[in-house]
Amino acid sequence: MMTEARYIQVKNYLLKGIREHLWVEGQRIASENQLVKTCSVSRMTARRAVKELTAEGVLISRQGQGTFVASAKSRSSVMTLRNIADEIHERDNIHHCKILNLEALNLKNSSNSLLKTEFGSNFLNNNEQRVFFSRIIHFENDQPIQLEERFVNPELAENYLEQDFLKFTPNEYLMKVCPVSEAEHKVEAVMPSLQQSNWLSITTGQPCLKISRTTYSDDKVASFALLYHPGDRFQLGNHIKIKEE
Amino acid sequence: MMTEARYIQVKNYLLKGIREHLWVEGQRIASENQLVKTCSVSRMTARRAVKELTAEGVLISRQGQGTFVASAKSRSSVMTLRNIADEIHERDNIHHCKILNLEALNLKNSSNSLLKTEFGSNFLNNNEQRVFFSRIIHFENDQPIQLEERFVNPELAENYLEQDFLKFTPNEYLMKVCPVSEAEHKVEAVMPSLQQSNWLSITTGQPCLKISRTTYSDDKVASFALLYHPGDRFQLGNHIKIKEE
DNA sequence: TTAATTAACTTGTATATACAAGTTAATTAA
DNA sequence: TTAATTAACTTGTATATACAAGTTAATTAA
Repeated sequence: MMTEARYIQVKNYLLKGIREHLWVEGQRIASENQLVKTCSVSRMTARRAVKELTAEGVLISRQGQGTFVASAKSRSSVMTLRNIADEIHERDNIHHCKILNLEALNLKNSSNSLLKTEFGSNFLNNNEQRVFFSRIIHFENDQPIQLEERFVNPELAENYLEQDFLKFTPNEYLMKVCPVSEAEHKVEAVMPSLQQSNWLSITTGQPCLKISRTTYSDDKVASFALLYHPGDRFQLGNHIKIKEE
Repeated sequence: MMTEARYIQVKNYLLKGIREHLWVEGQRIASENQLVKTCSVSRMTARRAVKELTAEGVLISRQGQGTFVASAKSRSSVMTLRNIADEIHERDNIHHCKILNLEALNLKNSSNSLLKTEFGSNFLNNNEQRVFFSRIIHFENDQPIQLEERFVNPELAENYLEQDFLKFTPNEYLMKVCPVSEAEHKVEAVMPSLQQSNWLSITTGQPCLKISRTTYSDDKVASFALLYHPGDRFQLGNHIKIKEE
């Protein structure tokens, strides 16, 4: 067996110490200079081990004070949200979509209060009264799998309405033209409206998994999307390695 | 204004280059030694900038070949899954729970095929025929918010049945006794059974958000949990900063 | 012509060193 | 006694240097 890199050895030394309660939650661990001595490595190597464990959420470093064992709750696991087209292709299935709407909405006339709170006063400048809107159904092998209702800030993607979304998804286009700096997600179980049931070919009584996603670019709302998925045909999911040892 | 650290300056130089299509998706960026020259920093500083951007999913490094701009899809966003008790406390509400079941199940006699595939032949050794089971309802201010059905590997948490889950949640206990190395999640929208509707006080016709979570410890299944939430009372969600610039 | 070697690159690991910047507790001066 | 200073720690940033290990293309030998 190959010997592990020394910074990995230091990481394992620290993880073992935490596992065996040598250091417990919230407590200060050995300082970098102490690790230099006990592990016989340079400070930069000890530091690398500590730094990677802080990146993994196991430790927390505070300048001037020391490095501490993070609380278990801050080690909570994460879940990746992916592009629907990528997901479908990864299952070796065929993705295509149908465009129901692609237009500019007038915010002044709009009765959609949700939309106003998302974009309204805070993010659009006063001259801009429009918001772009698209409604697309995504299919996996001819079965509808996602209804995508998307509102787009015209200031950040001025040519949105001219795009051909049969070639690439709105998500892919927006990733290109306005790099996302922040995102906000909400996942819910809801009952679809009659209209939505028809679009998604949902059996009566079946629920929907609804994902609401707001993306920000330069502190402005770039896009606000509502993604509906038939409950009996779609599941969010993934496998995550929490930390390597 | 304070001047930024030099490794931040190099990161910004790289991000700007990507934003302005100096380097596009999949293309090789300047090598570390080239960055040393153009940015007038040491290789370790250039390397730090590159390393942080690979950790953020913006770049991908390949030993011997170079560093490349990651594809937009691999920059997909993540979502944090949290402990229900922490979530409730953070909303300044009161969490309590009701224990419906806490027992050992015999796998031989069990008719639950799902359970067998989760734990069955692969993970439990041949002598162990039991699996621990708990069914708990979590309340937020006296309103049921989660039904937790959990199956636990007796080899990894032998004292599970003796714990007082009115004091801490099963999740908190398991985090302590067997550190999780990997986790697998599935999120679905489902209709609750009549029994589940009663337990969670769900209005007829309302769906459930169901989270299935399998955790691994040392390549063994530590726990398999089914978490049901009333659709009209619960939403998964969070706000995530994708990268700082 | 073909296969093996070599040279020139790339990123990865590791060390020694230096100083900046923040925190804490002991010491010193008013 | 109280306030200010200092010393001793901590993590954070930055450099120069060395060699390991992997990749690629040019060179060399069969």
